[in-house]
Amino acid sequence: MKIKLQLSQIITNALLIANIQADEIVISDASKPEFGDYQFNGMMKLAKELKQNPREIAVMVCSHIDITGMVAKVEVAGPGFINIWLNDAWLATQANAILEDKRVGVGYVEQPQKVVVDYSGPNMAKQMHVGHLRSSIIGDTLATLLEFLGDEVIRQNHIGDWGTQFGMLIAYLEEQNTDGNTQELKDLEQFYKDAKVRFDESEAFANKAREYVVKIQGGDEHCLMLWQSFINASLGHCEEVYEKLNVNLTRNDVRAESFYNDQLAQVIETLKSKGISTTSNGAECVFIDGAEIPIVVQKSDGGFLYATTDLAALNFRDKVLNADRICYVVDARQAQHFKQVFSIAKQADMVGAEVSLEHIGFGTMMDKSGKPFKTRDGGTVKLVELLDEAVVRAKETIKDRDVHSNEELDAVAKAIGIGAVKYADLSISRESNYIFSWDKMLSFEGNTALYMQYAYARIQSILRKHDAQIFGDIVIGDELEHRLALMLLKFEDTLTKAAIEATPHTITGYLYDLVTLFMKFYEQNPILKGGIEEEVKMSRLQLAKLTASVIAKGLELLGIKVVDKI
RNA sequence: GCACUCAUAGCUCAGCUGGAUAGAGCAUCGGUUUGCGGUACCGACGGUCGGGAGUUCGAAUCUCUCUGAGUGUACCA
Repeated sequence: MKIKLQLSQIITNALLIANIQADEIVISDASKPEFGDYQFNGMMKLAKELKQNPREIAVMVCSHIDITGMVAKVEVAGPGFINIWLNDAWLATQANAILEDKRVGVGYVEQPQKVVVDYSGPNMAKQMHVGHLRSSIIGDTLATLLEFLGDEVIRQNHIGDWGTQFGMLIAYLEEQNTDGNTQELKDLEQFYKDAKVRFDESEAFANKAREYVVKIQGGDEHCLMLWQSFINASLGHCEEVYEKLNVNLTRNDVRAESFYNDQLAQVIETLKSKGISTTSNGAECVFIDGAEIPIVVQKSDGGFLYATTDLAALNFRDKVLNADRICYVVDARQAQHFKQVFSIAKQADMVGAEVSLEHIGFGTMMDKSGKPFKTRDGGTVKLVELLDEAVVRAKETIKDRDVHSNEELDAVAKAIGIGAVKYADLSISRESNYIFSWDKMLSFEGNTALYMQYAYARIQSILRKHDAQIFGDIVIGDELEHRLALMLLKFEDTLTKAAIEATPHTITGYLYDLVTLFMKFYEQNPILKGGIEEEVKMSRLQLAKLTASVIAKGLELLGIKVVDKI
């Protein structure tokens, strides 16, 4: 339900009748319940342009607003705010219409786009660590959300599978004589360290490693085979993490760095021929505007850099994938890099002018003391271990709550533990750094996954207890029911905002408001207690059921599961 | 040095394409016909929105400046 769009049309019509021209009508949520459901604040600005008294023309415009359907009443307040109340019957009708809808009333975008979402991007030489967490889950949520709203999404996992360290790794792999799936590769971090030790202690090994780098780049079959088996094994580890995290990335989404190898020379050619790059100190560089420091696209030894690969990828995404929008879900510290690369790509026409290039940056994960998140001895925290710990901790918090079989307990702990980690991350505005806290994320209180999951389970419990068919319509009987029905219908507007701005925390904030409101409603409006009229009871059951559906759908978009019992 | 980001309640955070008396959660204190799942709900306390100046009917939000913190700064990704 696109409520704001409909309201802006209603206001536009009123302005037309009043013979006032306005380009964009922005409807806001009312800042307080006393001010109605929505408000239109644009009259002051319009009045200024018309050089008229804002209150007077607001009153005049109000008299033209259609109050026969959606809108129940309007009111002019303060210097010229127009406050809008929606009609109870209209809300009830809309809510009833989506009771059986799998999309809980969410429509599709009017103009679907082809969107590339580049996220996760682990390095194949290393085990996935907490640094990959945010990219993976924010990116996955964005991809899922856009897809749900009707865009065509192309996921791209730009894995780091190329570079000098791979010579060392495959030389070591060969020496260990593993096929890439054995114990030796279980812990990539350790494998890398061992290889490094070997590299430092043996001159012969070091030479071989260097030789192998040249050989892979030259297309040597033996070395490429070793490299491929290493990449496969490493990717296998990533897939385990994706599985645990409930992140939808498959091998089909992998478009590795190495994929662009044969396009890099062309990138340089293009830049040269268009006069965008110049040679400086032996390296091929692009000087942007007044910046003193250039972007090096080709080293003096002929090698390419990550800016070159990113340009090739941008070119590919525009010219081959035909993307309308390209989103890079990458650490905020790379803002400058993307700004430069985007600018070069547009200038060189590697990406059409109309394509939207967006760096979806995010902040760093911190520990309690506000320093980057590390293990006690200062190492990086492995993602697998973090997720396993989350499940163990989740189990601890719920084990005495309800009767569960061991299997149920495991499933519930998994849903709650993983959900807690993801929700904690997604609920913070993505550009700021965030402080990681087990206690906070696994709390039943506040804006946490568990609070949402608990609310869902509570509603399921009510429905189980009712244990009969629910028939009849939602009828709005009081202020709380009015607000709850409206909140449920606001789901689409919320998702739209989150999709445009690429802000998952918009969704968590909404879910939290919804659940808080439901708890209030539930506290004040008994559902199954004695003495409730059948019609009222059914209406409240429907509201409860619909609330559960929206919670479940919202969490599903975030890649978080719900459970019937906690 | 230059560039970018951030600064909101004791703590963790919303709000930022200018709108009405700046909102939550935690913590603290108090309350709720023994409760349809009370790990809930209600209330109280708590703010010079880092300082200062400007733009205007109106600024946490836009501009400038200062302070403090962080990040990035040509052949790593």
